[in-house]
Formats: sequence, structure tokens, C-alpha cells
Amino acid sequence: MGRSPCCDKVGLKKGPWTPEEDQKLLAYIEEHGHGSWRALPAKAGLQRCGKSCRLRWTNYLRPDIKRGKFSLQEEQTIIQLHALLGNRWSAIATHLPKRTDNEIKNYWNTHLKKRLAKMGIDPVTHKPKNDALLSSDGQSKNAANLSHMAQWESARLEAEARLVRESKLRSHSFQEQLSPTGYVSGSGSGSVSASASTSAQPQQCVDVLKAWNGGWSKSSEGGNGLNTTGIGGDHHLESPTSTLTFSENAPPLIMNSSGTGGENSIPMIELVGTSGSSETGIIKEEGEHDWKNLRNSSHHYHHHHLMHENTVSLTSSLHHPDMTISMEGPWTPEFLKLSSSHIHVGNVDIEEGFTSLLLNDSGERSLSDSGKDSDNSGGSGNDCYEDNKNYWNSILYNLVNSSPTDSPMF
DNA sequence: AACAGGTTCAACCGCAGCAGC
DNA sequence: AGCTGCTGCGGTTGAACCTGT
Repeated sequence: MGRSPCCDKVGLKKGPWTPEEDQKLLAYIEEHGHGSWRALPAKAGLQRCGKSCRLRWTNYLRPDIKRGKFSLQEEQTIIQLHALLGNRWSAIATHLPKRTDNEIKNYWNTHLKKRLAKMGIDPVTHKPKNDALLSSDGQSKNAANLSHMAQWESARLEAEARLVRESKLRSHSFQEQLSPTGYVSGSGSGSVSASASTSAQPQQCVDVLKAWNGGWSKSSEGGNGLNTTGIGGDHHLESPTSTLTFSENAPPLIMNSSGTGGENSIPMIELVGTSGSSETGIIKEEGEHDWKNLRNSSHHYHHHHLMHENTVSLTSSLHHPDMTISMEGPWTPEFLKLSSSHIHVGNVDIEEGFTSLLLNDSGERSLSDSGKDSDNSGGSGNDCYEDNKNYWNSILYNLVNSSPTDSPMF
């Protein structure tokens, strides 16, 4: 039973917008805010459906939209986020605050996807296309770990995106209280994102990557991927698709920044913010009591929200049959930079992003060179594994370095 | 200049999720 | 619990534009 399309009314205009229509829409929203999109066209005197108006506004007329060519950094960010999030354009767009999801999607489809494909990188998996030839023995476990890492990161970013959406809603209603126009004109940009976070936010850093890499390197020494000490010793993540469920019994692990939370036998690794503003790993903002604590206690993968008008805090948990990771607190560029300024994966220090290689000609050369190098070194599966590790870690690394400080996230 | 084929991107479509009743 | 309305998201389309012949 499909609902009738919103635009099936006779007399409603479709197709390209005229400057007059734009003007009407702009003028109305500036004066009244958009309110209900459904009701807007009639009020604004437009022969359009609300959906069309919303699209025109969000993709074109909004004052905080940056148009024109994508910068190298933006390209990089898109590729990296796409590697983690897939086609979740809106989530990706939250990291590029002045770009719309539609624009990013178009840019991906018309430029980046082709570029990756041309270079032999599968734009869907972000792996070299011959990756499928990997043997299914040792590497599969490693691949599983990498995949799990990606899922973990993906889930985190998804939660962040959700938080941003929520904070947008909050800030929007907050602004509506302050301003009858419904959106902040003035500076024009960041009417929404500005309040989600910004300079007012204390630099709270939760050293997740350190913990992660600590766990990774530690476990790599033991021949496994992600591993947690403290419980069972030799547990590792096996399923590439595994995922974020189960573990009714496993007590939550909380990582500490040393990444060695398992060194005591308490099955908890504490995630401690390096800013020192939190002693418990649960980052709380002053005035947090102003907002409802949105925590819930699902045994499955879940995110906890601690929100404040100026801040967004995040708690995520990842459960696995043998382990549970809990991470709490916001991810800030500072935190990420700190964490990943010297990424250590297994026995390898990653100083330079792999993804960045994709973004210029020298990169293309480097890529093929590295392929040759692999061949020269015998083309072992381990090289592929190292490539994958490098790839995912450089994604995180570059994500950090490319995170614009005006991102609504941070 | 004219045409064909390729590319870009604004806009549309249909579906899913959520909230309110 | 089920229905309805609204919004947001991702995939797709097609007109406009570009490029090569």
C-alpha cells in the first residue's frame, strides 16, 4: 500500500526552479523559517510540493552552502569517509559541513568513483581489485579484523552523524526561540553546526586510537588482530561480518589511554580522556544536567548520548562473543591527531596515508610502485595484509588531519 | 558550423523511519 | 497495535553543458 506521492496534485510545478521561485522561497524562509514543509508552498505562494521546496532549500538556497570545486582535502575526506561509511551520503556530509549530501554523492559518482576504479581500487570495498585473489587462510583472519575495525569505525561515525542531526534539531529549536526568522542569518554560515560544537568545547580527548592501536599491536605480536588482554588471553575477532551483537555475559571493557587496560585482571579497559577533564572516562560537560541523559543499556551495539548545547558526547560499545569494547566521550580532531600522529599497526609505523596516494599523480605512481614492490618481495599475502592495514589506518590518520575544525562534529 | 557522444548536476522518486494519534 | 503524516535518505533521471570529430 504505497502512499500517494506528495507531488501528484495537479497544478504543482516540477522541474528546474526559476529565480522568482527561489526568491519567494528564500524570502519566506528568512521571515518565517521553514516550519512544516508540507504547508510552506501554500504560505509562500509557490506552486510546488513541500518536498521540492525542502530539496531546493537544503541543496541550493541554504546560505551556508559552499559551492564550486571540491578541494583536495574535501576529496580526501570523502574517500576516507566513503571507505568507512559506504554510500551514507548524509553521514559523510556531516563531516563536510558546507557541502550537501547530494553534491557529495554527485561528486563521488562522477569523479571519485571513476578515479578509484581507474587506479584499480574497487570503489565499493576500497580494496585493490585483485584482493579477491587473497588466499583464505591466515589473511582471512586479518581481513576479518580489518573489516571489524572498519565496522567499528563505521558504527561510530554513524552514531556521530545521528548526534549531529539531533543537535541540529536542538539548536534549531533553540534558535527559533531566539530568532523569529528560524535560522541564523548574520554570519550566514554554520547556522546549525555552529552550535553543535565549536570553540566553546573543551578539548576533551579520549585516546581511542591509542587504545586501539595498542590493542592491535599487542595482539599482532600474539599473531592475532584485535585482541583484548584480560579475558581469555587469546580471543580474537574472527568474523568479517560479525558483528555488533551478542555477548550477553561479557562485562564491558573500558579502554584506558595506555591501551593496556587488560594488564590487570579486571576485565575493563578504561578509556580516559587525555585532557584530564574526565576521571571516569565518561566525559561530562558542565551543565550536562540541562539535557536528558539519553543513555540506554542495550546489550547489543549501542550508542549513548550525552548532550549539551555546545557539545556532543558519545559513548559507543562494540560487543563480540569474546569481548566488549566501550568507548565514551567525544572524538575531537585534537584527540584523533594525538592518537594517530604516530599510528602503529602491528610492527609497522604508519606515517603516511595510503589514501592520499590516490589523490594525485604521484600517488598513482606510488601505488603501482608499491604493487611492484610487493611483487619484488615475492608478492606474499602479508603484503596485501600490510596494505590493508596501512589503508585503514591511513584512512583514520588522514581523516584526522583533514577534519576541518569547523566541522559540525567537532 | 553541426553533430554525436560523454559528463555534470539539479531535481525527482520511492522507500524507510519516526512521531503522534 | 495499527494507521497516518512528515521528514530524510539514497538511487535515478534527464536537461544542460562540454568535448571531440
